[in-house]
Amino acid sequence: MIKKKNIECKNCALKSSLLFESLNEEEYTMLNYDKNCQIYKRGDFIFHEGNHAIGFYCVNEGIIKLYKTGIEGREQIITFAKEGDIIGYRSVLSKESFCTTAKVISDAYLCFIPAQRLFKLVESNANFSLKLIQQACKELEVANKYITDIAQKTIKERMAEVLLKLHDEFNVNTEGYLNIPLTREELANLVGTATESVIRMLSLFKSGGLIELKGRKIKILQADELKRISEQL
Amino acid sequence: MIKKKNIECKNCALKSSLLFESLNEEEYTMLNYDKNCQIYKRGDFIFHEGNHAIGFYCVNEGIIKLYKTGIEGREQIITFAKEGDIIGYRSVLSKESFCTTAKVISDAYLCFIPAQRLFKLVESNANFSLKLIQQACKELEVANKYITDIAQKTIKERMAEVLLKLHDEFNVNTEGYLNIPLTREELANLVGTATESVIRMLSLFKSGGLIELKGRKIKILQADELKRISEQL
DNA sequence: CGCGTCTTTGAGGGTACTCAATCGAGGTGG
DNA sequence: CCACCTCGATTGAGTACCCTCAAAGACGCG
Repeated sequence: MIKKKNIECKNCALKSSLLFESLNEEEYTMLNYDKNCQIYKRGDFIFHEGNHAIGFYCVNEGIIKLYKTGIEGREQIITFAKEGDIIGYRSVLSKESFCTTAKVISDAYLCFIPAQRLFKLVESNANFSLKLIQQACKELEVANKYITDIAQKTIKERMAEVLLKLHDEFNVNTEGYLNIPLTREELANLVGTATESVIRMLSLFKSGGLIELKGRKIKILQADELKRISEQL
Repeated sequence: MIKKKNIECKNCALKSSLLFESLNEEEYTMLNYDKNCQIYKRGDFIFHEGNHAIGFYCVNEGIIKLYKTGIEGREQIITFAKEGDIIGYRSVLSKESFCTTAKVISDAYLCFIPAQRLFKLVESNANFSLKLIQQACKELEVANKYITDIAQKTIKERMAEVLLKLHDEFNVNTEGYLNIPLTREELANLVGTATESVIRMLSLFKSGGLIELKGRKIKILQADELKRISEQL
């Protein structure tokens, strides 16, 4: 984990997707003073489930996966975090240990902000609090949708949905491939199935002309058809 | 829905599980002034998924189920709310429509509080904001656990887990039966399976001496064994 | 007592999992 | 440069789990 010169929060292009935009001059200064930014490589851990949360992280660059470890060490990916997202804040605020593990998928640059600073911001800035609550509520809504999907949909439907979700969230590169490199196993841990099932579904979609595969790279060819499948029509 | 004389929030024994305890005299007065309390009967709806959220509810008495409606109208129960819980606040804060439907399981008494009041409290009382964020974060943690369970555990394991969870949350009456009346279908919608599968699991547990059944009433006889099953040991 | 609703049981089948073997790509060392 | 190794991806076979459908039984209510 290499350390890198901190970017001024005030000048950060992201401002964490507008979460921090309501901060005043002094709050920016303090946030900037307390933080600690680092470069992480694919495979690096940001934090581990069960560990004590002494602060949270703001993602400036890269992709992080957040997962829970279930039975026999099987990972269940809960969500991804990318530039502008903050992670670990929940565990800080609820004063409990991290309930997920955060691991780097694409090389990343993250700023660590100690717990105390977060509490102070909540205390001093009502607008910030509101944004934070709204963030948590949004995540909760997504989680509830996820629960319903996993409980009610087939693997095929969920696979189609996941591909579309990845497209929405990470878009495609110049060649048209999804901008997130996932192993088949990671896809399986996201959909909530076995690796082999993911492979079978992908090759089914491929043979149907819905997607194109090139190693780990996935190109969506017929989004409308995937959508139809994901909604079991 | 019968209207009932409002209880003074300040004198409410619950104070919503300490969420409102940080309010000052004036805030209590305003909260009290704005609210509107009603009695609801089993089967009544509190709010519907998709409807616009103009306020939230504080449960004074009774049990509410919160569910999402999935494919072909199948319900997925997300959680229950009981005395001291607040419901619908997420949709109010994220300014979106309700993402679940709330329906009464056991006759209830709820106080409705308009959205504006909630926003004002968040704005004026940092301590209240923090409590609210913590509440959302707790719920998020539970939801993430739920996702992992549904994705990785078998019906049998989840069934055992649900029974223990219900015991934790609602305890038992004087006869030792779980204090929540659920139909087999509701149990299925909670576990995320078919009604018939729930029945088979219950009768399996019964024949193994783990539980006792009397209509809808369930008595847990061997919690330790259920725990072992739920953890796939 | 009759009706409707909920519950229970059985049979059959499909989905998706596990296990095992093969294939392929990337990296390493001789 | 190529053999080798390892890890991930793929494919196939067999099977377990759990769903669906159908029918009968139990319970509560008017």
